[in-house]
Amino acid sequence: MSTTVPDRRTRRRQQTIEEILDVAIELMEVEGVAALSLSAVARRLGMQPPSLYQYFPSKMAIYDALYQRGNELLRDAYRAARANIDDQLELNLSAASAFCRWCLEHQVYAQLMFWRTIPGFEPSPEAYAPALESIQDLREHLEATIEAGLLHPDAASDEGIALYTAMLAGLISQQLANEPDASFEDGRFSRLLPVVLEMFYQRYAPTRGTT
Amino acid sequence: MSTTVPDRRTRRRQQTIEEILDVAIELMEVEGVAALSLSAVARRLGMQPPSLYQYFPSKMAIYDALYQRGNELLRDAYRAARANIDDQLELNLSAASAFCRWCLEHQVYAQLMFWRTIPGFEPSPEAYAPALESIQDLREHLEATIEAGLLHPDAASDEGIALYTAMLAGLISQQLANEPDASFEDGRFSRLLPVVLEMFYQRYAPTRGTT
DNA sequence: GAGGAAAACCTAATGGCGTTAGGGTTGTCA
DNA sequence: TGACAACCCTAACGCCATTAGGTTTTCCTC
Repeated sequence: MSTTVPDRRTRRRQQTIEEILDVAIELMEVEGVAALSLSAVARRLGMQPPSLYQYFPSKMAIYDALYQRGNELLRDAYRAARANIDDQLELNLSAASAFCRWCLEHQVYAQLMFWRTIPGFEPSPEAYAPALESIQDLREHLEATIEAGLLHPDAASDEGIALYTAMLAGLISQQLANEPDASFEDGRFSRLLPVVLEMFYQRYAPTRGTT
Repeated sequence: MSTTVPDRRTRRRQQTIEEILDVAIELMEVEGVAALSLSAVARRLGMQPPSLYQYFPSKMAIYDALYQRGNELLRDAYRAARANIDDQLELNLSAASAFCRWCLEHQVYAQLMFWRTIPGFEPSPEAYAPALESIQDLREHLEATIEAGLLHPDAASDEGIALYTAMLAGLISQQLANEPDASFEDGRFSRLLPVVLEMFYQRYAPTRGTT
C-alpha cells in the first residue's frame, strides 16, 4: 500500500494538463478567446497536435476546464477579499472591488465565463458548480449585511441578486468592451463601482419597503 | 445622360451584397457569431466560396458591414421609439425599452456590436459612425429631460452617460448570457429595466447635487 | 445590332485548422 | 525480466479562408 504519493505518473500527467491550460490562456490573451488553436498550443509545448488528445478529448474540453478553473479562481479571490475585514460597509465595497478587479485582470476567463461566445461551448455541470458557490457566497454576504441592519431583506431576494449582478456585469462588460486596457481605478466604467453600490444601498435601504 | 437609374448593374450588385449579409446573419443566429463560415454562406447562395470575394475583400469586411448595419438599425429603432410620444417620463421608459428589446431580438448584432469577441475584428470608423450618432441621441435625450426639470444636469455628464449605458448593458448582457430565449417582459434581468431607470432618476434627482 | 470592356463566376491550389486511426517507444509495476 | 499502459509520433480526412488565373455573362457604346 504505497499510495502515499499519487502514483507519480498521474502527478506528472496532472502537471502536463496544467501546462496545457496555462499555455492556452496565454495564447488566448494574445490572439483572442475564440482564436485558440490547439496546433499553436502543441507547438508551444513542443508536441504534435494529436498528442494533446491524450489529455483532453476535444478543444471544447479545454474550454470547459478553463471555465471551471476561472470560476474556482474567482470564487477564491472573492472569498479572500471577504476575509480579514470587520467593518461591514467597507467589506461590501472591497468584495465588489475584488470581483471587478479580478474580471479586468483576467479578461480571458471573464469572457469565457460571463459571455457565452464560443460557438458550441456549453459548460459541464461540474465546471459550473463553483459558479453556483459564488452566487451562494454573494447571497450569504447580502444576508449578513441585512442581518447587520444595513439593507432591507428584499436585497437578498432573487430580484435583488439579479439587480446586483446585472449592475456589476454592466460595469465590467462596458469596461472590457470599450477600455480593456484601463486599470480598475481609472476605467471610465469600473471607477463607477462605488456609485453603483451606493445606488443599490439606497434602493434597498433598511427602513423602507420596496414594491 | 441616362443616369436616372443608378446603373442597373450597381443596383443588382447592391442587392447581392444585402443578400450575403442577410444569409450571414441567419447562419450566425444558428451556429454562433464566431462560427460564421464563408463557405456556408456561398453554399446557401448557390455560389462557390471565392465568388464572395467579388463583394467583400475578406470575412472581416462582412463582419464590419454587419456591425455598421446593426448600428444603423438600432439607431433607427431608438429614434422611432422616441417619436410620437409626448409625456417625457413615459418616453424615457419606452425609449430604453425599445433599446433593450432590440438587443434581445437581434442578439447576433448585439454580440457583434457590444462585445468585441471576434478575434481580429476592429470596426472601421465608417461602421462605427452610427454608434456615435446613437450616443449623441442619448445625450440629447437626457438633456431634454433635464430641460424639462426631471433630471439634474449631471445626468448628461460623461459620468451620467457611462452610468446609464453600463446599467442597461448589464441588464442586456446578463439576460443574453443566462436566459437568451426569454422575452423582454419575462426575462429575469430585462424585466428590471423600470427599476434601473428609477434608480437612475433617483440618483440624478433634479433638486439634489451629485459629486 | 456588333464590339469590347468589365463584372460575375468558376476551378485549382495553398496552407491552416480539429480530429481520427494506427503504429512505435518508453517508463513503471508485478 | 516481461508485459502493459501511458505517451508521442506520422499520415490522413474534411473543413476552412484566401489567392491566382481563366471563362462566361452582362451591359454600355458605337
